[in-house]
Amino acid sequence: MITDREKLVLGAIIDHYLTEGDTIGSRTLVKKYNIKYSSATIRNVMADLEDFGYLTKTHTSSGRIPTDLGYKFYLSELLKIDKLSRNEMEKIHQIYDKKIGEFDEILRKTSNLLSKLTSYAGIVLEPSISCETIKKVELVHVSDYMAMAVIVMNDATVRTRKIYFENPIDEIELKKISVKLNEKSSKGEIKTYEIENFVKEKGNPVLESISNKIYQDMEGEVFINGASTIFEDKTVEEAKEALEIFNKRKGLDEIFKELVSTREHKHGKVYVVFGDELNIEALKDFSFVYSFYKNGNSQGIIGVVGPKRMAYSKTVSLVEYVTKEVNNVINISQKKGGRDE
Amino acid sequence: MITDREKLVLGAIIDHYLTEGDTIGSRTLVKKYNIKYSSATIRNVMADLEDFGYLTKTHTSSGRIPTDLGYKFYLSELLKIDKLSRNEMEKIHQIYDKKIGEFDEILRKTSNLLSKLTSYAGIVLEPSISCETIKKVELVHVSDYMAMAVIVMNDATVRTRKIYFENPIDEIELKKISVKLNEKSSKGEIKTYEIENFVKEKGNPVLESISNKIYQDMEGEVFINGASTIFEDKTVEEAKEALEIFNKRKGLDEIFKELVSTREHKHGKVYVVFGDELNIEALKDFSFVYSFYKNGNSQGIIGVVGPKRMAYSKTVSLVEYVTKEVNNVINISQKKGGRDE
DNA sequence: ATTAGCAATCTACTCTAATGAGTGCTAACA
DNA sequence: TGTTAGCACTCATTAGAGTAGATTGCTAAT
Repeated sequence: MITDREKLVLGAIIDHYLTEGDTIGSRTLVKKYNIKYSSATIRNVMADLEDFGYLTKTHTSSGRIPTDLGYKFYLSELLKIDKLSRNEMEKIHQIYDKKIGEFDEILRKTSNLLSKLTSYAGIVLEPSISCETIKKVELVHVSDYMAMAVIVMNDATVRTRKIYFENPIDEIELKKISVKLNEKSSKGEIKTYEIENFVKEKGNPVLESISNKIYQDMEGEVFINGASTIFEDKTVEEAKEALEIFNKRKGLDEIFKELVSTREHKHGKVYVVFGDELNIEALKDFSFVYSFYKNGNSQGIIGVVGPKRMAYSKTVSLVEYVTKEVNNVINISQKKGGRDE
Repeated sequence: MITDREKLVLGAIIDHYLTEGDTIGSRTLVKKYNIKYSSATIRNVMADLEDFGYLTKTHTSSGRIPTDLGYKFYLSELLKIDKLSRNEMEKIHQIYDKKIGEFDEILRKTSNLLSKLTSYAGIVLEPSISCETIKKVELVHVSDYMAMAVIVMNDATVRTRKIYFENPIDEIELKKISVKLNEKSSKGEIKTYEIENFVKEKGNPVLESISNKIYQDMEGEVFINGASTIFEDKTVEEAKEALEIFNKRKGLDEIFKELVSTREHKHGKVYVVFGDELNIEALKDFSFVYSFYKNGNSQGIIGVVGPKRMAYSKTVSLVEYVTKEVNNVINISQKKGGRDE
């Protein structure tokens, strides 16, 4: 389908583009990569690769850069993942070795770590808990018009929600509601999507509003670090638009949700997605490198967002290793935190 | 000290700089602002103003732009605050008229509103509660190694904190601790800074760690909107640095805290501070326009961050009016939410 | 006190020419 | 038949020169 020589040339061109961000011509390529053919031969190979749709030119007499297709081919066939040095692995490991147990602290740190290591934006999504089970819901009386709901999951994660009442509810009454809410869950476990029906059937408007509030917006937090690195060879205009998506509370969340629902994913694998594939104009020059971590029976996302022109071999290996570490650390703390289950 | 004619010229130059972002020379100034003197006269005035330190040039034969000193003078003496049109006021008012009661929702909306209205970054700081009193602290058992603390203030605001234990604590034991924690507060009110001592004296390591956790990091949330507008005539490098501060959880928080502690502030007034005055290199081209709102006996901050070259007359009046609205709306909801006190 | 006039200054823009990295094609070569 | 050398042509980038425009500071006139 594609000869070894073509692979060599494509790989070299992409390598050059990745590091220099520029086109490269046949002569320079031969010199830079010590290719044992003449520039004329390489020119022919290049022309072929262009016919395949793997390469393109910026103008008639420029060198070549990869197309998206060429990029994809590179990522799936040519990319050899960087082996992390023992030193690097050790460093990463140490970070996760120190503290155990604080789940969201781990996620925050991971996001930060990835950003530091890759110099791109590190992103960690707390598992969405739609497939989780609620252990209990406690309502804390704040005022007669407001309560704080503390929702405890079976895997010892927690969410809090503020709940506002139309009509005053005093502490005693709230206690009763709280008991009702937990009636079912204390018997066993309830799926979050069940709570809706479970509470609605009571026909109590207050319960109904509470269950709605609990049910809605159950998405986990998004930890972003180093978002400012997205400037990497972008114009101010481009960066501005992308930034708006990043800073919107739901921006990345929804993108990843979309990704998870429309593509097949396996655990332990690292995926690369180009912004183009997301159909969001502002993100077309970005690339997402991500993987999944498990927490109980739900999964979260660990990854980085950076320029399409990215040090993939390094980034992929880092995301892979960090994800592995996070999985380990969570499992350990899970065993500890969930001993009573 | 400074003649009317000089004021006129200084005002015109700053006006031009504010809108066009460029230098202006004597001849153009005379034409643009219909000044009844000749350009030669204006040149002399300009030279004088330059001696005062109010104006400067970018090169020998450029026009003039204001110096920081000139800017300051303008803001304190020359700026006439824009009167908002009835229409604008009405629009703002409507937003606060709709929903009442959800405190943090109000703040979030305000930040968003300011960003939209001014096209700069809107910033709202939840009141820091160091001067507040705690009404009660409820501990919700999540696992034997973790609890969620719900801290309720007298003014019906709430904070939550996750607390991790070294050694397992079961639900019953946690209940006891919770009761102990609230012993004092149920009798009356306790200042947050008192809780430290109050709990420490028991000599119970668990209580101690809890009180520490509650006490620490009691700063309110920071609501930022439209942070991407900080690109306004900045280079990518500058914007990148500034952005890092904006996105750091504590970045702006600390800046404002510093401001509040080192300057005198009155309620109802709008303040303008240049980034230069904060001694943070990355913010030197930014300007902070802010005011205070009251919530109970603590105060929060409402304002915008934008380029130094900013439409001050508009911005100041907007911040002023929005702050007034927020104060109103909070007071109303306070009465409602705090009826039981 | 104000203004007209003018040389000098500096930026910003346009135009041109030179440079160099490339391509594609053709003909020669092993 | 695959590979290479040679060559005409293309295009982006850069440097330099020249020009137009805006502005200042100064001097002399009003």
